[in-house]
Amino acid sequence: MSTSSPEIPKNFDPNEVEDRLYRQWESNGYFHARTDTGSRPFCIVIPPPNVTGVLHIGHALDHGLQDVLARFKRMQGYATLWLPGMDHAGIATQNVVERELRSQGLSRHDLGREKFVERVWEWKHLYGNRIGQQMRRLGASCDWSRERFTMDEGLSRAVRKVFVDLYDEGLIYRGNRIINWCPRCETALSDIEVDHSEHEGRLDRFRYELEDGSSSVTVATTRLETMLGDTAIAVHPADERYAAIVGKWVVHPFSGRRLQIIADDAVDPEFGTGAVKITPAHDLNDFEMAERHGLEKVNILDTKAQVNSEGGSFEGMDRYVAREAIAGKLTELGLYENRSPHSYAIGRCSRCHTIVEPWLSDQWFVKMQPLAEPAIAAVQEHRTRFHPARWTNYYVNWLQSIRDWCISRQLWWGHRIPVWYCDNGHTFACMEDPTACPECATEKIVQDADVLDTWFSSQLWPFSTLGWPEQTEDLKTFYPTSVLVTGYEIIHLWVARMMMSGLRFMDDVPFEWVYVHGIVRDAEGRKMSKSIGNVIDPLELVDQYGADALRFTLIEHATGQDVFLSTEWVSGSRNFVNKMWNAARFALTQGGRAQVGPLPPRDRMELSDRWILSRLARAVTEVTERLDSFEVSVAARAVYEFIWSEFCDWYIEAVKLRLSSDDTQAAEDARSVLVHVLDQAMRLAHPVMPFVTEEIWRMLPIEREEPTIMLSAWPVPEPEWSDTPAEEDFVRIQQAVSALRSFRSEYGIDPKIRLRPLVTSADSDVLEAVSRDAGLICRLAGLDELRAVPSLEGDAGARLLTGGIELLVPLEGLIDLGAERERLAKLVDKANIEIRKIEKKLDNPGFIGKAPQEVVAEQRRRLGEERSKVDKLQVQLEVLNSLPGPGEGPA
RNA sequence: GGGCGUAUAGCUCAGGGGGAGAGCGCUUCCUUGACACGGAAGAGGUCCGAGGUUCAAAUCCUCGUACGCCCACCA
Repeated sequence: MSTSSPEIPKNFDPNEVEDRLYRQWESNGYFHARTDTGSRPFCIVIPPPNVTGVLHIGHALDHGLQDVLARFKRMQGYATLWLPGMDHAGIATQNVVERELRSQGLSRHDLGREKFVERVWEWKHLYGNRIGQQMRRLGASCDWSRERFTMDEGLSRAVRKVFVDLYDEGLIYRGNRIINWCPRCETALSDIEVDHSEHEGRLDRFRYELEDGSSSVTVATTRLETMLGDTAIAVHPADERYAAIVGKWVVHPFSGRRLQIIADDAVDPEFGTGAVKITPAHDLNDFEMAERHGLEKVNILDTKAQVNSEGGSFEGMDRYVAREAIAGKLTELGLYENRSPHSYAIGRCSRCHTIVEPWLSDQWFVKMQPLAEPAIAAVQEHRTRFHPARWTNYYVNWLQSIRDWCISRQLWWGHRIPVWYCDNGHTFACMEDPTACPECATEKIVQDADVLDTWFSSQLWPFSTLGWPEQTEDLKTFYPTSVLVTGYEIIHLWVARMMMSGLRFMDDVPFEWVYVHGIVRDAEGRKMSKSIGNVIDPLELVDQYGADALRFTLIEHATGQDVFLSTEWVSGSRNFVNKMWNAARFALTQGGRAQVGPLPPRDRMELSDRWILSRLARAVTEVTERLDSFEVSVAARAVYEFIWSEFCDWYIEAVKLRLSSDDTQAAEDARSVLVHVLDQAMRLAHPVMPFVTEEIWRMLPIEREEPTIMLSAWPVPEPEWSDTPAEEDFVRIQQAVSALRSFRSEYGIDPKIRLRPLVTSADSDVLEAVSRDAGLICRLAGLDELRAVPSLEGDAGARLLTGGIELLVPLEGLIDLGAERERLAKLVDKANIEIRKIEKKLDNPGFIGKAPQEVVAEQRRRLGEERSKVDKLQVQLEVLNSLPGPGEGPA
């Protein structure tokens, strides 16, 4: 047997291993999902990252979780598909390419629509696959042969069909309404593309004079410039202050327009002056009021939020320049009254953070309520379930208060709206590009210039990626998908919409489960952002610690709460990876490379073998159950506990003795158990740490049914592995060893001094078991010998009590008697506290009567144990007290 | 204005109706043949507060406090 094996390095080197293994996995087609095996399907579609994006730490968590589930189910024999892909990300991508153009002094208008879109495609082909390459570095087991992009031909067909169907049904309509307008991107935005934040602004007050000159009315506004588009003044119907002037008219000081004073319940008499200026083209409330009262809607801003010709002398000014100019002009006219600080929420474009303007324009909308109702019902009927369940309410509440969705965008990059207008005023939507109007046959037709909101295509992702509207094998096999894994921030943006479209077009929910995870933040709990400069690059962590270490760290902390990532954790995980590596190195260098046979029969097994197999059975059950219920962090910890605290700390130490035994059968049996457990442990750890487990697994001297651990069978415990008596016996050994080590440490006894304690137990079976494994205790606790005796006579030794056994360590002048007395007295105190606690419980008749019998029995057992501990300790104290003082200790 | 989450060891966090846990940090010891990215032994918690349910509450319920997050068209 070789004593060292130079070809296995002491430290695991992830950089050497990861790339090599991943390429093998990919080129051997291990990620490829088959539809012809008859196995049960398991499918996850990736939340498609933006094509402009680079992998950030949030992706690492999201993808890590998906990969854990995919690898787990694949090993369990499911036909597993993890489908990757990317989103064309309309505004974001267009912005990136426009920025690039600008650096060359060009705008998209210089190129024209067609050339610009070509340019974006070029960009996509050049840079669009960065995330795919980065995902490979993390070990993502995606089926790259099925990679999809929302602008692919097939997915575009799906988008078109959905639009046309909804249009024909009347669920898509065109309307002149208030939408959120980004003056920088020059496009409409949906409500959820607007981020709201508190803004320290001001409230301006000014006066409108009544037409008849009799009096005036003062209004308050945070957006003074909108007064250019005022078409009425509103007050509350019950407001006494204004009752006399309701129905009268004021005159606009700049345009001369007449504005009527109207009464409407929507006015809050408590706010400002109780009189509101009404600007229907620039405020949603005002718009609705205008609809009720038939008011004129005057749009005063252009697409860049500059004042248009409706603004008279203010034309051409930016909205904020106009605000000050108007304040000045009103002051000149003596109409301006005052201003006060006022904080309120403003909306910003979620892409470029420009303040959005509520703006009246012609846009396309989807009527949401008829789609939302089935989506609510599906979740209430548990056809789709959320984990954790609390997100159910969030989802339902959002859908219940949903408003129509503005889907048109004034962009060039995206799915063009498949609607045409003819010269004779007809409008139609169709699947194939038309050459003439279907109603009047004129060939003078023009397509709508706008494109669709990016989310219009992403909402179809669970079925468009599987081939819909074609009835493909993939679609039949994998829809509905099994789990959608995502952060909670896009439940409303994306999950709800997929539910609605899936139910409408596939007549079934898109996924059985929605597994919602938290956001990765920095160690202080702040969101990572480029402006704070606290962004952690996952690939730097991979370079430094390895992909397995990063994955383990993120999975271990994926408890449903946000993850406050500290890089120190990653180095801890790296240590764990290395620990596994060295456990394997031990098995191979100390055990040899010859193939092991099957597990030895139980009667040839030692206690430690039966113990580790029993613990393995528990670990397998625990990890499997936890993964099945999405408690991935608990599963990861269970793997960690088993491998480090049980297999490495105890089993490897226990087996060393036998591995080098002269008894070749015993040595071979030990090696067999060692390698088998290692094999199973690697499989358990593989979903979380794919690289190191594969590398180790391939080195193991075992018979393999598959060339890769990826496709090896997920562990299922053999019934005979479970062995409670072995666990109980082994716990006693652990306790004895710990007690002896603790004793030695407490007294600072040199590790080189070999102790020779005596051991006994009131239970003869226990004593027999202990003496059978005395050799193991000696090795682990550094003893010369451990002699089993029927009872411990009152010797001048230190008495250690653990579980069911008693140890007596002869003092032999090693320790201070006074110190030993103190130690024992402390133990007595501690035991007495426990005794009182347990007695109190047992004295309670309610406890005896109502608590389960096992619980009562357990308390009685513990009481007995503590009492006998006190008895024995007191006997020992008396012995010590009867001895001569320090310096006169026994020879 | 609504809704949600979290309060457990110095720090970061798991767990969870019946003996308080991990990692990191700290103290002491150990270069013992897998591993110093390691081993051993320790110190360190009225499990936020107050009520309630229960034989039993750190755990379940209610209220409160603190912090955090999300949603929202108050001019």
